[in-house]
Amino acid sequence: MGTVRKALDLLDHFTRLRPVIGLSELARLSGTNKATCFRLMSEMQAFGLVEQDPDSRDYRLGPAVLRLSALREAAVPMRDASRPVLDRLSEATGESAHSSILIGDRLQMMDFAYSHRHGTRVIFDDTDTLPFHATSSGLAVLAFLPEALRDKVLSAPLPPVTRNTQTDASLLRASLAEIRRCGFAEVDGGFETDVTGIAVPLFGPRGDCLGAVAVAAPSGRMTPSLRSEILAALKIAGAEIITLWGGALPPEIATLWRDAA
Amino acid sequence: MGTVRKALDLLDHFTRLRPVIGLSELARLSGTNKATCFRLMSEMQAFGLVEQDPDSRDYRLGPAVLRLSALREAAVPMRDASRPVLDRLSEATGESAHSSILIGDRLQMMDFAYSHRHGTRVIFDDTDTLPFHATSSGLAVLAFLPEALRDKVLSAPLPPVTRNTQTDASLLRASLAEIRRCGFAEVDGGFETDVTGIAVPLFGPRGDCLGAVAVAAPSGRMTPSLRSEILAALKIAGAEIITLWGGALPPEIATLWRDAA
DNA sequence: GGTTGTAGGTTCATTATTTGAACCATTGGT
DNA sequence: ACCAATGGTTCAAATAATGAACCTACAACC
Repeated sequence: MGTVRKALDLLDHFTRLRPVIGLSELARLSGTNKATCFRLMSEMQAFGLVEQDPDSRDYRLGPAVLRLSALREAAVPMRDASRPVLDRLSEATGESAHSSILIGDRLQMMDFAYSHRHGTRVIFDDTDTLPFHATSSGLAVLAFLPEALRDKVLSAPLPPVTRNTQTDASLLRASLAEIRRCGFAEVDGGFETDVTGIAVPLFGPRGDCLGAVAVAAPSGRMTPSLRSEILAALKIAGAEIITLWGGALPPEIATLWRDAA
Repeated sequence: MGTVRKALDLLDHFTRLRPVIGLSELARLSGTNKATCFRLMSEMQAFGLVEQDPDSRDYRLGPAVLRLSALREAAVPMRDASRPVLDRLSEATGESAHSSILIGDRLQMMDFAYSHRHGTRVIFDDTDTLPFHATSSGLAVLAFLPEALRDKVLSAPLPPVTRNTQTDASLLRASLAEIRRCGFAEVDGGFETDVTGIAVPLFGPRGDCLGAVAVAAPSGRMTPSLRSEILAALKIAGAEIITLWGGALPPEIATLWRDAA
């Protein structure tokens, strides 16, 4: 494997739950030699991609990522563009909304918005990766991914997240076919118990699936009327975000969304 | 030079004015071989640090930088922590405020806030690097940097930005000594004509200078009374941000700021 | 319609960098 | 005083990076 990729992969060990990592620990976590790990981190440190706590000498992500993200948003305003749509979506439905994007072969939470209508609401963590098989966003994206990538995801282990997580690949394939038929995905309690998520896929300029936008509500509140309300709002929000991203809604999806609305 | 650093340095060619770059152009800009450039970009692309426009095949920064910056802010909330302080600072002074951080040996604009009091205001671009010798923030930071780094900056070329930019290293050294004496920096028209900036340095946990916070106003509005108003507000804002960052204000600076207020 | 110049991408022998076991120097707990 | 960690360093051996030349595709231009 290339050295650059090896270095960047070290960054994946920094998570919200483990934001700082010492040299030895990082070498252990990543399975790299301590000397190698040190050299790679030193190079990334010189660029500012990581930095060291001056006292503990532990590593953490560096200030350069802020600079890069400002530049990325200036060039391709995905997060900033979708934020107001998310705000309106959560406002309209009274529930929590969030968007996610595909990075390589992982689905990453990008942004979220909460409504103040209810005392209870679903809370998100924007730094976590969403498992494809356990979330409505994951299924919505998976359904419209190229065959090869879908097979790759479905042939990998599908660990259960809750007691309700669907882990049977062939049943998942059936769900995906259904999602392609109706243009949205719904998962009840697959990621968190008593939380129902409904998601629609988002598409890029060439009709390729880039991510999803979803609404999550406590399952107890999910009446048929709320459900159809959420669906209608989601399809509008989805179309808006796709437009803002310069994307193209595939004709068959456009038909599905129009007919149901 | 290490391969990782070489790859990361390619990212520096993406700016707000040149957000997308083709392979050949990037190879030319960076002075790397086209094959090398391609391989490095491919590795970064696999991580999501850069991506290609599906049509033009041009490269641009990728979605992974968003994920990383969300993680960084979750671990070390610098931008999010300073934002409300900046808002109050621009509100209190009626002028534009901004913060910047040191990344390696460069000073990077981090965030900014505008006031609505006046019809004209100074506008910032949060993706650009601030030249040390031409900006108040730059001088404020430079004055409190370790000797070695200061010498490195001052011995490098000091290109004029405007007709008023100070480019004489020994005169700059005199200014820096004065800044260390009074605890703040002021530059009139060194970065943009008819814009006066006033800045105070920001310090980290061990009293090391991490960046600066500054207020910029049209020179025409800069009366003695506004100037002292800005200074007072800046010292308060500086102290607040330093506290939020878990930093320690060096005793001599604390004295300077207290006495002048 | 061919010519020219450019683009993105690939190849493969040469070359230089990366690698990792063993090694220091410090630190903190017992 | 000791032991077991830590972050960091060394240097011969192994591996990955390198770059000139090449390929294909496309657009501009006589």
